[in-house]
Amino acid sequence: MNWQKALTEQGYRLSTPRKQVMAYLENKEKPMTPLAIHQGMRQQGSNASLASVYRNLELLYTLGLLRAVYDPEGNLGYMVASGGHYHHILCKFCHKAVEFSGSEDLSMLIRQVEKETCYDVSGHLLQLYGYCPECKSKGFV
Amino acid sequence: MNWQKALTEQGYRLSTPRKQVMAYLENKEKPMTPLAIHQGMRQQGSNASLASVYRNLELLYTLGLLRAVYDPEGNLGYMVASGGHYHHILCKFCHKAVEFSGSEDLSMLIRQVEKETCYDVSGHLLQLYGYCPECKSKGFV
DNA sequence: CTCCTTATTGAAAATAATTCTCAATTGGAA
DNA sequence: TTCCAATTGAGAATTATTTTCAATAAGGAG
Repeated sequence: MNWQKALTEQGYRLSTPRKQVMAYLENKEKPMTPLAIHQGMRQQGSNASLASVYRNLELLYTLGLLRAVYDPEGNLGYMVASGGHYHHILCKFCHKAVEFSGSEDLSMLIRQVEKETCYDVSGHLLQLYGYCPECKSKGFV
Repeated sequence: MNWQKALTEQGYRLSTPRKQVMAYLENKEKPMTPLAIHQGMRQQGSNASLASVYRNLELLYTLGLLRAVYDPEGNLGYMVASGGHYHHILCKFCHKAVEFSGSEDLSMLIRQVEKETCYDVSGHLLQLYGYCPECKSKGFV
């Protein structure tokens, strides 16, 4: 319930569609596309417009309250930004995603690449794909 | 000129649009979107259709002759797959991209994440963003 | 070199995804 | 309450991608 504070403190209103988007994503464990979010909200009784869903996803993402996650097919979805971790590992079978730590280890790689390429590195996109414990134990993979 | 062999050996024809797509990408140092590729080819006298560009990008990517690269805004582009390296570092200013090695270092991170999350990791998406030597020396950044 | 088969193409329509417009609504400060 | 600006819904507009299908052309056989 911290995102409400973040929004109001920056002068944004707690409009109904805005709250519904966050509420909808809060108990999802897989990245959701704008369309899927809209449909899901509708099923829960919302009458928010698709345009409003897009608008709020953009805002919430810009404010760092949501994270963008690509599924194995390259489709962009959103998840709530829970921890300080920016990276996700995503199940190829059920698409369930969890954040992981370990940016420290990336920094070694980054320093090496900076030396190798003469670029200054200031950001990165990293996602891992694999199979989650549940799908493994159920024999799906 | 190795991609021609790869295509024919797998039973694909060396059609004019197909060759033009590869030729067009071969001397580009930034990832190009399908639309940009089509426009660029037109300027070089090609009359390939946009649909054909899409079709061939998909094929060439599937065969591993092209790599998919996301620019800092998340737009998908393509580059020729030059080495055995699958990752790119991309300049935020001029979008110039180069491949880098160092998957070895990722494997350490991957093992750690597997232990932490109980996922089996079987693939990953990694791109670095920053500023290239040229843009730095020209004072653009 | 010419013929034949079939992969591939161009053009246009169809579909899908995203953004924009604008009058109507509503959150929240006064 | 009242009021004003932020935000919305609805639908049009734009943009990106895929599909359809008759026409073309690549490349093997003769």
